[in-house]
Amino acid sequence: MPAETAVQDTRLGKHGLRMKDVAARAGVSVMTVSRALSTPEKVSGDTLRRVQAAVDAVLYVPNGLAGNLSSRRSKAVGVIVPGINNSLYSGMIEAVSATLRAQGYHLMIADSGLSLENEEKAITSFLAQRVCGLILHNTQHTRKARNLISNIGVPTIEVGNLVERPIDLCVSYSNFDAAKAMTVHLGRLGYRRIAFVSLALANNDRARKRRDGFLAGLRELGISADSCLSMEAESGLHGGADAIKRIAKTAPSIEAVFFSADVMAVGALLECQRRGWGVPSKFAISSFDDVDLLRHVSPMITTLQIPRAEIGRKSAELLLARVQNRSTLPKVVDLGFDIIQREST
Amino acid sequence: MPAETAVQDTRLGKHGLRMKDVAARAGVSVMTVSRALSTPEKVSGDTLRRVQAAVDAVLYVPNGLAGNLSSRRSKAVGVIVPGINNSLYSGMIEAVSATLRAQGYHLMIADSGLSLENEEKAITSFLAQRVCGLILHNTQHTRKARNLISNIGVPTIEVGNLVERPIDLCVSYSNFDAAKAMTVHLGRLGYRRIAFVSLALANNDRARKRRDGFLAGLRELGISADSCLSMEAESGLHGGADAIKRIAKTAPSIEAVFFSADVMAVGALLECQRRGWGVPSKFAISSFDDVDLLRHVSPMITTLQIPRAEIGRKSAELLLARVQNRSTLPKVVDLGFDIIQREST
DNA sequence: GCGCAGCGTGATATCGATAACATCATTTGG
DNA sequence: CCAAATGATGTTATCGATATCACGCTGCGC
Repeated sequence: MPAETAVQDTRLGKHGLRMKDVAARAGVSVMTVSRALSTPEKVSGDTLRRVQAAVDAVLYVPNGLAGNLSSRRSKAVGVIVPGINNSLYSGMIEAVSATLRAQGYHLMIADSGLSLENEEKAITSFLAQRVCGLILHNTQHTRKARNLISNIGVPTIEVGNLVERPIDLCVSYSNFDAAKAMTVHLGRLGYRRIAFVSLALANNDRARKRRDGFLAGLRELGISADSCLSMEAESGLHGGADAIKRIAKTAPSIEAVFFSADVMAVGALLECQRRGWGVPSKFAISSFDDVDLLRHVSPMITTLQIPRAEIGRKSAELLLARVQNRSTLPKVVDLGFDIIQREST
Repeated sequence: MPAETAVQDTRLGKHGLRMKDVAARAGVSVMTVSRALSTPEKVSGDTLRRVQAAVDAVLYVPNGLAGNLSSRRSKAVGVIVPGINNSLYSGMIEAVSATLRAQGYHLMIADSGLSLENEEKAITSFLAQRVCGLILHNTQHTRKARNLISNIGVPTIEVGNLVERPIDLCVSYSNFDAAKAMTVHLGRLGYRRIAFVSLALANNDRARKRRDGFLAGLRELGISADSCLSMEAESGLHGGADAIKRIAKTAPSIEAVFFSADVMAVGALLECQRRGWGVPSKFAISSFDDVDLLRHVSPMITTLQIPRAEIGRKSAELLLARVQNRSTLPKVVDLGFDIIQREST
């Protein structure tokens, strides 16, 4: 039932207060106003009060563009994620946001949609805005993107995968180790015919690392990959449901299914219930990343817990430490993971 | 299993390429470079090529701070939401992000956590960065926040609730109408004893409008509020489960429960199943906002569909139209909603 | 009593781009 | 054929802050 109401005057007030005006009002020079706002301890108590009164009286908001240009510093951090509407990323972003805000920094966000070209454009745009640092939720980049970053030398945190030679710093868990650990976990529980379901591997090094970890896990268990299965599925509940149907049709001897991303495992579980298949009796199901939901279905789903918020917090902290040039910093931080054994396996 | 690897040299390259350098390299003046980058049609084909070659050769990235300061324009939009890690908001943000990116604008995000003081701080910080526009997912603000915005006259879209006198423009659906419509819908299905469950009403005008809509719905149905119930619950699956337990204990005669936010309805459904209570036979359940999940549980849950992405897209479009000073714009846009009747009611 | 450090303040240059106007060559048209 | 229009480029002032250095005043030591 859309409806629109017309309006005549689209004009609002206009800009215009400069530090000069505040200075005149307070009877001091602009430098004194500048100091009062950014380094109040360098201004005498009396002047400080007069300046603040003037600022409040006219609702003065300093021009950060001019300030940043002049000081050649900025307090903006650019974050690039493959998708904003995805709790894996948005959970990290929220933690980044909180950490930055606590230190007076701003957050700029871009959504790359898993495209390296979009990432490069976003990086360029952030560098043009002279962000003081970058957080990239991706560890693959175009050649030009890497060159831009290292040419300009902007502090950068790569997130989402442990990488051996980061552009600058890296904060993550190991997708390989995590997927391998879960595979071995399933093997130890007695499952031998294990299927691995992931998102599309193209342009997604995280997904590939997980697949590699799965294969390494099989090797460690002494299971031949022939008796197992590795497949791709679409994201979302739908993708999981679809995957389990395909498995039942083409490889009914599979005993356990390891969903390596997203909420696919829940979709699969719901599909099993719809069809009256027991979990874990017909198919054991395990997941990757501890979304709230996994704990609230019945049976509760075994999963890997990834410290999303911790990754966001640590990334932001490390970035700010780097920006503020604090002593020696770790180049790669591995925040680990945990396997949470529940009822579905 | 955290582990850290030390690094000695925290220094990377340093900044330093100015338009001047590119100009020298291309053998032209800085103005020509500036034109080549922002209005290429004003530069002859030959010079344009030389400038582009120089830009590419040194990976020059123009300083947007300086450009914005000089031109007194910027292409950054500030968005403030109550929480980033919440698909209601992140769905909207994603649409905003896509629309802005398509037109070459940037996105700055702040998380107010439903606190008006935080919102005010974020607004101040965005204004200091001289954003060209604001999108506020909230229609309540501190007095100072309103004053700042109207003093400076920055284009602003309020989202999340239809408001009669917006600061500038408003894009939303009506929480009141939506909650009322769902209440009436339940009444028409034959339910008379209806419970309304919402998030905390404090500092949340959307939640209050929904409660008011619920009460108005009851009046329209001719149902006395005494036979019904209005309560608050925590967010998340947990909150819904908790709410249904409280209702069963204190008001077992309730026939239908309308969860007015979040994924609470799913939590409630799962809790009912855990206890063997039939849905909708013991409790009918309806929800607000069509999250994917509602369609994938069994029984599928009746809900209100809010055009989140549409709201984001329209907000961004309208904001850009306003920024670019296009003719007459609607002051309030109501994007409506739909009731989706499914199995749970 | 003099020199000198330290503090609060102000004057001026500067950050790196764009706006506005100036310049020169080339068309255009009556 | 010359005035005026057009197009490509350069010159200079400016955006609104901060950096840097200079200045006057106070207090302290010797």
